[in-house]
Formats: sequence, C-alpha cells, structure tokens
Amino acid sequence: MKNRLKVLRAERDMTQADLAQELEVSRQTINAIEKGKFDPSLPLAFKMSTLFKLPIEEIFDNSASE
Amino acid sequence: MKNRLKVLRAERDMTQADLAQELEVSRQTINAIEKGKFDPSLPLAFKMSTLFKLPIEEIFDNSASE
DNA sequence: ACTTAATGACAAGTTTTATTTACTTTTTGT
DNA sequence: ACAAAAAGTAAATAAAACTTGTCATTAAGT
Repeated sequence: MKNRLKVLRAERDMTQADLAQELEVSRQTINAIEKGKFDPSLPLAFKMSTLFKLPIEEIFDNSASE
Repeated sequence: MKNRLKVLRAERDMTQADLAQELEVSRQTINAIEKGKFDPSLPLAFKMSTLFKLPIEEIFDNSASE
C-alpha cells in the first residue's frame, strides 16, 4: 500500500529514526512501511494519524489494493 | 478498539455472515472484530471503509487506544 | 576528499495477532 | 415447543507485523 510518510516527514523535517521513536517502533519498521514492504497494524496507523493530525485515508492510499 | 460495525450492519440489515462474505473473511472474524477481540488488518479496515462508504475513523474508535 | 548522518535493503528470527475451524449458546419465527 | 438462523466463544493455525543486526549506498556538511 502506498503512503505519504516520506513527504509528511519531510514537511516536519523528521528523520525515519525520529518518527520511529515517536511511534515507539524500530527505524527499520518505518523504512519498510515507507517503502511499502508491509502495512502498519491498525493501531499503529491510528498512532500515525494522531501524530500527523491527518486521517488515515490521507496518509495511506488503498487504491488498487496493492 | 471499539467500533460501530454492529450498528452499521443493522442499518443495512446485514448479518455477520453477510458482511463476512462481502469482505471475504470468515464470519467468526467479523464477530471477533465486532466484539473487540482484535483489530482488523489495515487492508481489511480499508475494505470496510469502502463497503460502508465511511472513513475508517468513523467505523473504528481509537480513543484511549484500547 | 573525508566524515558522519540518513536512508535503503535484506536475512533471519521472534512474537504478536489476525484469521480459521469447530462447537455451543442465544435469538427469532412459526 | 420446535427448528432454523444468528451470534458467541475456544482452541489452533496462519499470517504478518515488528525486531535485531548488518551492510551498502546516498546525501550533507566541513
């Protein structure tokens, strides 16, 4: 599934490690999600939503369900 | 995590089995999610969102992060 | 050019948890 | 009261999220 994490990080001048720390996951997890290797759990998605103050739908793009 | 699945089903006069079939999961999965036993995967959450034509945030309630 | 920080990738393992299968209980309709 | 449908639950399996560790590549700063 595609996502806008990279951009959202950039807008806030955050590194993958920064984001990982705030979300309490490993840096590799952020990297993997960012690269579309797998999807976050729903709770983690909500955590991102809260952090970025954006609805999940504006962070993740489910079109074509990849 | 709490959710409004039961109500959303009722509004559409759908049974757990009906919903399960539409989402291509087992009926027990729907039941378990509905009862808050666990959360759906993000892809399944999106599928529900599409089916009910509602944002994920209006189906699932993450407040208090239970 | 050199050094460091940041990202990307990946294997392998762990662990959580989503999902299924099977069985029981409750509800609903007649 | 009975039968059938719907909902609930438990145990087991399957799947996938997530970690740790490591290394290679790219970007940024001095």
